Amino acid sequence: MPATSAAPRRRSGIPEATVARLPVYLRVLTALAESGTTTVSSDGLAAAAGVGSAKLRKDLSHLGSYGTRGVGYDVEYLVYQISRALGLTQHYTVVIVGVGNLGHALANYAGFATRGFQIAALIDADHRRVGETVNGLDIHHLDELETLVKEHEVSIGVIATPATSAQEVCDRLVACGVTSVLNFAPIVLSVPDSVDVRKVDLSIELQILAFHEQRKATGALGAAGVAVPDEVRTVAAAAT
Amino acid sequence: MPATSAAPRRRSGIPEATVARLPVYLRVLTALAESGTTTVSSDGLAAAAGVGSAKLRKDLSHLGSYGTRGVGYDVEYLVYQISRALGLTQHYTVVIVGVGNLGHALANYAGFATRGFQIAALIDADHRRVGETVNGLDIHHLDELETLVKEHEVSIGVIATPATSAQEVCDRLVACGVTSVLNFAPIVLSVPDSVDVRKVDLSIELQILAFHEQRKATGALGAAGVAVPDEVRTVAAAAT
DNA sequence: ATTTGTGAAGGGTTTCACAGCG
DNA sequence: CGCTGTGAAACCCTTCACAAAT
Repeated sequence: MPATSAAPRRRSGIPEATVARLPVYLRVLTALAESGTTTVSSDGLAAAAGVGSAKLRKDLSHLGSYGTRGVGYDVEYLVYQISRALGLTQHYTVVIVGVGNLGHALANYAGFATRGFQIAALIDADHRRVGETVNGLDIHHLDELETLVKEHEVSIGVIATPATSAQEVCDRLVACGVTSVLNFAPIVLSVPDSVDVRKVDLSIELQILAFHEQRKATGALGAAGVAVPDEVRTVAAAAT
Repeated sequence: MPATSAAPRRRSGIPEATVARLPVYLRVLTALAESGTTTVSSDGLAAAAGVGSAKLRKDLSHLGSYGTRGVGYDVEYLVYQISRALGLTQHYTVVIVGVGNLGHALANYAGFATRGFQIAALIDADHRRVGETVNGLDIHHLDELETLVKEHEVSIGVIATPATSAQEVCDRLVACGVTSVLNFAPIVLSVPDSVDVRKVDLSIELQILAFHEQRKATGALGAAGVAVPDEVRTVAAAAT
């Protein structure tokens, strides 16, 4: 439907919410491809991805018209188109800073390599760990951070340090040109607007779950005063 | 120091987006309290939490009117109110299934205990790990999952297994009454509507960052013509 | 007959800007 | 005067429902 008769004009106007779901579709599609499926309908793909089919179609429509009416989507072709939309046709170099348990888990995670993310280096502040090898990767000392980032043209920094060092590490990453940061430390990082930060925060997720647990619990005990978070405890206690 | 004389009548209509931010405010407020700050304005708190002050005020307004005009918020009181809204005044029991590197990291994470989340058990499928201790917690075998969940009245299950076992573990958790699941395995879990699932997915986060990296790159370098997706190249070439 | 792609409607979230209160 | 709390406007996202395509 572009006004121009020529190319589809896919200017990057993909909504954030859609971008966040594309990796899920990609994963499901990859699994389908491996199981030998060549074609999938929006209903089928949506079910496997855990979203509604209308939403899925809307999402895909932002990339272009890659389905066939009456048939569905070609799995392999969709994989390619989503990969391209996400920028996965290029590859990205990553450093992981902080090689504790979490850092180890990340270094061993296969999902890095399988989507064009290459771990350039593991970095830790503890001299005793320097020289160790995790998953075939050498651990370097924090002093070398700047050198390593520039040498390998790192574009994504993963912070898996304790909260106390996270901001400093982040500052150093940003100072030597890293423009995307994935933060596992439980702290709000401050960065210039030009830098993207995403956070993964166990504690926050648990607290969100707690909120919903609470709602279920208060709703569940049925008969009288339903779902009042405040003084329900009094009522509940009295009822016991 | 309740402001109003009567009960504020907080109907549980807190928007999801707000719920997701409350834990961040809580963390910042806790840090402020520890540093001796007793009062904070919406501007100050918003800056520390990395959001706009209007958004912060809207968020807090959903809990009630706990600020003082012309002054700001009492740090300690706000901590309490947010904790209560999130349901953190009760405490929750958690099992962690899968004690690999990630499971170890989770078991060692201090953030569990500090907000009323108690780890009831670590569970692994590998008999060789059973009997080991991590952070003072015994590792039990997967066979005991149902027993442990019921015995400790577990309400939140954390899945840190490989993707291949995640759905099965999830089914078993749900079957014995767990109603909230935090999933670290790179797979879409299917559960009944009554169960809440939140996922933490490294690979997805990286891909979202990749998308934005790509956008920055294509915008930034004009002439060099490196790594430009598709027909943008035509435009770039024409512009040169 | 089946399934996509999409206007239009509906809901939710953010931002604005200011009234209201301390 | 300063800062909160909030209607109203703007924006974004989801859902609906159907025309268009094969």
